[in-house]
Amino acid sequence: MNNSVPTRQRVLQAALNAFGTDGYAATSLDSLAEQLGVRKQTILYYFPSKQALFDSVIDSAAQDLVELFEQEASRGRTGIDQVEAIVRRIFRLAVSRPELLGLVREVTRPGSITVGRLRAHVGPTVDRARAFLEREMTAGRLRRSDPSMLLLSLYSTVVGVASELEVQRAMGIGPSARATVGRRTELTRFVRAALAPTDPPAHSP
Amino acid sequence: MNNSVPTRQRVLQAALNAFGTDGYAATSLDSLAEQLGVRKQTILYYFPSKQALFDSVIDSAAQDLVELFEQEASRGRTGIDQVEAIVRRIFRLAVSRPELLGLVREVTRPGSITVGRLRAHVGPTVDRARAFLEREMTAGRLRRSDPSMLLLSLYSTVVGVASELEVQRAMGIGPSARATVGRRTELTRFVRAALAPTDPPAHSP
DNA sequence: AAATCTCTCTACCAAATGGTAGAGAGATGC
DNA sequence: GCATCTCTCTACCATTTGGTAGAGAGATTT
Repeated sequence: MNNSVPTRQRVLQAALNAFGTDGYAATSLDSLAEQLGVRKQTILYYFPSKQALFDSVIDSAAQDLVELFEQEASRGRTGIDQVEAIVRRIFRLAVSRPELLGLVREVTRPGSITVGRLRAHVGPTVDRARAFLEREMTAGRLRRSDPSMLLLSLYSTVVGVASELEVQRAMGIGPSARATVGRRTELTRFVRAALAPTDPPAHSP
Repeated sequence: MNNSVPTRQRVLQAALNAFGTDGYAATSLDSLAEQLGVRKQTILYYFPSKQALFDSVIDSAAQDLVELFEQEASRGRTGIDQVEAIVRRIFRLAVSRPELLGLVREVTRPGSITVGRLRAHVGPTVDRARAFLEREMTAGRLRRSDPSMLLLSLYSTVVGVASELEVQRAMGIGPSARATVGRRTELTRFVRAALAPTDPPAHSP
């Protein structure tokens, strides 16, 4: 009966899925347990309360996100190329693990009491991203603007386009793989246009 | 004891607020009733069930959104000016009625069963927006690209920047009025850059 | 005056929810 | 052999939830 994956991890995984898809309030420990083929008390053995489970899910998800981001950011790319690489990475993420972005969306809901926890994890990475934008602007490789605001615009655009499946349907964009690629291509163009320095100073075909 | 505003409307208003802020699952009829200084059964008198109330809230909100959009779109503006006017309008909305955008966010959550209802309302308006983009591209007033995808990018960017308060805090952007204006200014620049047709209409370097 | 309609209330209820208490079973250490 | 530790279970419980049934009060109609 013992699965190779430890129960604790399976609980975390299932909880991430449920919280990220349906939200905290709409997820019950019972449904989670049933889905895992286990009793609710087994969950409560590993996590003392639903809130504690949620916190752990946030910790785990934030760790994944930061890791992924830092990895993609530590290859010495510059300017729009670096931005585009991250856009690509987020798209892959939105396809392979949509719950992750869903969880971010859930946690960042206005009035959330758990944002602080996420912020504590991703704060340094956000700072790093902002510093990057600033540096690249100074170097003339990105259009000059307020780095914080630009970061916000980028975040909204990329995460939205990557994960707003229902909005996409409303706009007549199917969920097919081809459409996904198209979305990414179009978004890349959108971002490039928004970021390109007005004064094309150097290399360009 | 009779307020000048009819109870039914007060319920709708409070429900929009609660659903848009805390979400459907996290909102209980009891809390809603308490907030209104009324018993839960009074709510159930006007709306036969919680789901029915939610549906009505969606209808009402969608109507407001469409009205607002159509109004802003029927002034014969063209190109980026028209887009910018709408961006401004959405920003005003995010300040004056943040629950409205919150509700959209709630309804468009992946796995939502109520998206269809919203889509039925806003569908024609979306079509109209897409047609506008297409027309303006053909006229050379907007950079050519896929209208659906562009619409999605615009939606994500504008709604995100306008309403992602917690993300903004994480990125070091305060909630002050000055910051709001700054956000809008920066966003306008971002959108303009992304939409502007490449300067030489015929040949590129 | 009687009847009807509109609106809000009290009184309940069955189901679901998060959580407590503690038993049982297998493995591990002494 | 015995005690301890780890893990999952059964048995409950108090509270909250959406919802039903129907009474009461004021206004309107007949």
